[in-house]
Amino acid sequence: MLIGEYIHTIDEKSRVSMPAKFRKELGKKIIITPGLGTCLFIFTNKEWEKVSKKLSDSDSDLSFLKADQRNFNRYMFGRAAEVEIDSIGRILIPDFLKERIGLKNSAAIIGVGDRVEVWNDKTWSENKAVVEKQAEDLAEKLATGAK
Amino acid sequence: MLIGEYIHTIDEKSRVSMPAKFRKELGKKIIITPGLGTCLFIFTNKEWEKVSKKLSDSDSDLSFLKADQRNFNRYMFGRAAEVEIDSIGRILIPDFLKERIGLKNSAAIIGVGDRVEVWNDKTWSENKAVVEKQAEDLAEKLATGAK
DNA sequence: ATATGAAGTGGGAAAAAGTGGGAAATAATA
DNA sequence: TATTATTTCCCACTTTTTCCCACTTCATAT
Repeated sequence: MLIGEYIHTIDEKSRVSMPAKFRKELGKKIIITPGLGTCLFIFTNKEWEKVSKKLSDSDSDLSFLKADQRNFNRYMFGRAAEVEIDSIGRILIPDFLKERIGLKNSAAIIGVGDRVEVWNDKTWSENKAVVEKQAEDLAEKLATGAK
Repeated sequence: MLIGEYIHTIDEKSRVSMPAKFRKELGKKIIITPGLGTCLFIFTNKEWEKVSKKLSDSDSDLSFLKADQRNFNRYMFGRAAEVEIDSIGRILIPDFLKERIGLKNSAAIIGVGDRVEVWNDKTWSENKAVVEKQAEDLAEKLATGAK
């Protein structure tokens, strides 16, 4: 399971280390796509097969209009890239994806169960603060609602 | 059953001893996560499987399509870590989790039945006083059937 | 009191992870 | 084709993490 948060440098050649703890599960080749929200998604090959099958299945339970689905698929498929992890665990993120989330020198790499997310480190810490607060509210709700 | 309260040092290498009484039940690898409120949760692998299944199982297999779910998963998975208990019973708490609850030199480690909680020792002693007062009332409420 | 063992703490050395950069290989351009 | 730029591969440095050993404290037993 892919979990945890890592802040890694993006060097002048655009290389980023995948956290060592992720490497075994990720394998040699990964799929990197624009994500939802201000981040990128990285899937293992296996996970990507599942995801892409689901997305392209027009009979799926996704409540998309056909046109919406086409556009969504263009978004997810058209801008996805298969990327190889080099011998010491680094990948290259395509420029058009880096641009999308404003990646420059430093990235937050997040394990979210069955996928990895890549964030601009600053955006990540901001988002973290927001979600932290939401979680507290949720806890509060649960606590008061339970009584 | 994990019970009891222990105050342990966090050394310069971020190591903390798990109470000896917890070790057998915890096993070799544990999952440490941001809890709710001002503490961290430690789960056994077995417990975590239950918890994580609940978290990631949504109505759709594509849980990432829902913004709320995305954020919650980011919170619970992205800020969790699988950590190994070393040969003499110590663990390493990731910096991003220490930061979250302001852990520095000393931690309160609390057994709470099927999980362990980690507190900033000061926060713990403050809360303890409050909770102690509330405990009686709470017991009363629980006994009278309110959930 | 002294010995014994278990638990917690500290620190040095080896290994691993992350980062940077040069040179070869490939592609692009003139 | 020659030249330049880009990508890939490999090596090296630095920092962090891991592993192992040792010291201390506390409780129990002799």
